[in-house]
Amino acid sequence: MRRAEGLRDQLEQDIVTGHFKPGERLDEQSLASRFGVSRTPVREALMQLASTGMVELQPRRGAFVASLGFKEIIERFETMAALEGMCGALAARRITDEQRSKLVEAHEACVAEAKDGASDSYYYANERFHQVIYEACHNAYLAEQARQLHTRLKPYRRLQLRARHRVSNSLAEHQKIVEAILAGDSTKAEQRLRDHILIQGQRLNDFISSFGSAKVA
Amino acid sequence: MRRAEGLRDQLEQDIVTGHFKPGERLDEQSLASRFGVSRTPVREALMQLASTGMVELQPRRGAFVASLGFKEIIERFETMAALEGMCGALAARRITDEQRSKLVEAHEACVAEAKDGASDSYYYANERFHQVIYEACHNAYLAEQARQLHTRLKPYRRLQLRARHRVSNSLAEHQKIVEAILAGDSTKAEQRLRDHILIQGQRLNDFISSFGSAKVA
DNA sequence: CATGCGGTTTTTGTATACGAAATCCTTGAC
DNA sequence: GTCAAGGATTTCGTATACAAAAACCGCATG
Repeated sequence: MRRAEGLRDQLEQDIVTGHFKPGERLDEQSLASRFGVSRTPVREALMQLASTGMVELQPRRGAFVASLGFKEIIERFETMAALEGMCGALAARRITDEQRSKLVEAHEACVAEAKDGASDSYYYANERFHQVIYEACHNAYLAEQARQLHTRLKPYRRLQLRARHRVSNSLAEHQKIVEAILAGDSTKAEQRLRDHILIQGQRLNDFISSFGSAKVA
Repeated sequence: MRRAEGLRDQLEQDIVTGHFKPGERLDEQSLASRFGVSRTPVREALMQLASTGMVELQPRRGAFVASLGFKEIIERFETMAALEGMCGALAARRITDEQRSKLVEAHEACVAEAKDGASDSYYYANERFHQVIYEACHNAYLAEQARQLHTRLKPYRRLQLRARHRVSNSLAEHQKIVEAILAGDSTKAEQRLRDHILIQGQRLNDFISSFGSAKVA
């Protein structure tokens, strides 16, 4: 057997898609037989996922799909706001001509998807939009950190998109972000990108509160 | 044998203190016998260190002490500036009375150590100063991310402290940061803390340039 | 003298084995 | 009927074994 790397991605996918639910226990032996490998590579994959916060490892107890409480989710949105804000600030100063085109294209794709009303397809266009900004900041490490949090918060982002008028408001925010970056205004780009993320946390808060539960996705 | 957790910290210490030098290859078998354990816990420790960026794992090639080039170091300082800036902004709004006292104490300890002229002891006081701010931001996740980068950049921070007038300038920056946080001015706190970090990158740049080498510590 | 090739050796990645800790389940006492 | 104690069982953490890939080395060759 020669494939521990893929194991991690497979498990991550199963968690993000909800195949394994938050709080669920991940038995090493079960996963091993499920993937046709021994426990060793499974343990390695679990440890990697633990380092990204996807699973929680309790010593001598086992691995559990991390279920973030409301507080933990907000904390991550705040952290992401800091990272994305810096991405925006740097992107405004460093974006290349080619990336300018990509940014506009990605934004227009978001507008197009939003018209169709399907929040899922909007989500993917939105994801691409942020990826372009990550690239444009020309800081591979910062981009990677932002990307990781982005992935980790994926289930919660999708949730808040269903709040009333959230998509149209999100689009308006994107518009202002694009303008700031293209104008090379790093201060405005940072402020707007940061607020864009923090607002998502706020809307998620509203969304969760309206159902009276802190454990979601 | 029942101690894989400690292995990670021991290895980390050996890397930060320079016992294992950047670029050096870390043989699993050697480490195993060195610590009196088998390869399994060593591999787990190496993977954990890889997730924090302390070591680089090349598939089928082995583990190497990560040697950051100049570009990679600057990238991390920029990312850290984003995280610390957010820490400062949040701390200005959320710091408790007890933490206010701690902050002032930590700052005064820095002043005291700076008088003695020993940049090493100043470094530790400086470390504590930042730890207090991490706590005061009341965001455990953000604090942990900042702490990790802080540890990772430790060797480079120490280096730039030796630049001319760096310690006294650093102190002046701390003073302004404390004032902003105590005044509850999140905007100023963020700006000053961010600049404080970015300046470190700049000074490190100067320091490295004056020796004509991009690989340090 | 540099260089490419083949075999040997080292080292990683995975599988399996084993001891220890935690959980579960039975059983007995109150 | 409830609850606690003790052993059986499960599962984690580590050690060891083995297969495969890469590094190493000597030798021959241009």
